[in-house]
Amino acid sequence: MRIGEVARSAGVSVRALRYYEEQGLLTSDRTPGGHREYAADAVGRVRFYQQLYAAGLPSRRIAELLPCIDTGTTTAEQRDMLDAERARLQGRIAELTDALARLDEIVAAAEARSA
Amino acid sequence: MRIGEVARSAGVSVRALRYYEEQGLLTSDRTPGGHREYAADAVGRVRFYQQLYAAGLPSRRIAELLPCIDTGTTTAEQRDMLDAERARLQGRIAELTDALARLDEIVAAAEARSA
DNA sequence: CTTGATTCTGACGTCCACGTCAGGTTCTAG
DNA sequence: CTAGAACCTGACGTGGACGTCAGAATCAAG
Repeated sequence: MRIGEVARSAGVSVRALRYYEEQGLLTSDRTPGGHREYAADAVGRVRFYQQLYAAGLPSRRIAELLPCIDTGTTTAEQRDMLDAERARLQGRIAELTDALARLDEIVAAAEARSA
Repeated sequence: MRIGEVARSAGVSVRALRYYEEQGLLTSDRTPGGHREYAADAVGRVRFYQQLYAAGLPSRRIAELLPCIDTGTTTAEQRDMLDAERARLQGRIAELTDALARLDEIVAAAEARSA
């Protein structure tokens, strides 16, 4: 697959894909002319990265987790990091849920007035 | 309350409070000498803003919502925005929950290998 | 072989919530 | 009255994930 197709399939920009490669998150072969050629799993990987970005993980952390994602083996340090990220994520979900509740209060109050 | 006390109570920096004022999110009186003097509800407001920031709302949007938060009245446009933000938040919570599940998969796989 | 679409490599620009430094003023305790 | 803490206003710096533009090369179709 070429970069444009991967971008469209994954719903990101071409620039983003080049950026991921810069950060060591995505690899590609090259055509004789130098154009990138992606393996079939590229789209899935990119979608996964987008999830992790949305979860607040920076590229650097994702890169650190890559080996254990790909090989399934982890060092104690990586397991600690995974646990920490898990905890952080759960915290964020709680925060968002709380924020949602407060927005709901506002909506409810507004509807009460307009009704 | 003076700015340092508000900052400590709310768990943010002094700089952040000045920034919120710059963005029209927070008001303050001034002492004759020009120092800021905050009302009692400032801490609560700041905590709320932090929640909304954590939820991904930029200052500009918060500022747009301020009138309906404060007065309880909303225009149709504001209600639409509130609904949109609500939906966005729910979407994000779903994303994070999903990302958490994927991290869990990795942790589980790693533990299986090490066990 | 030509044309138009796609891709390439730099490299600077952007947005946002502040951090940080400079240089000066105000407040408060003793 | 004085020292030190706290505060003031600019204004530039920061980090992250790209956007965007320039100028050139490659690719796929006819």
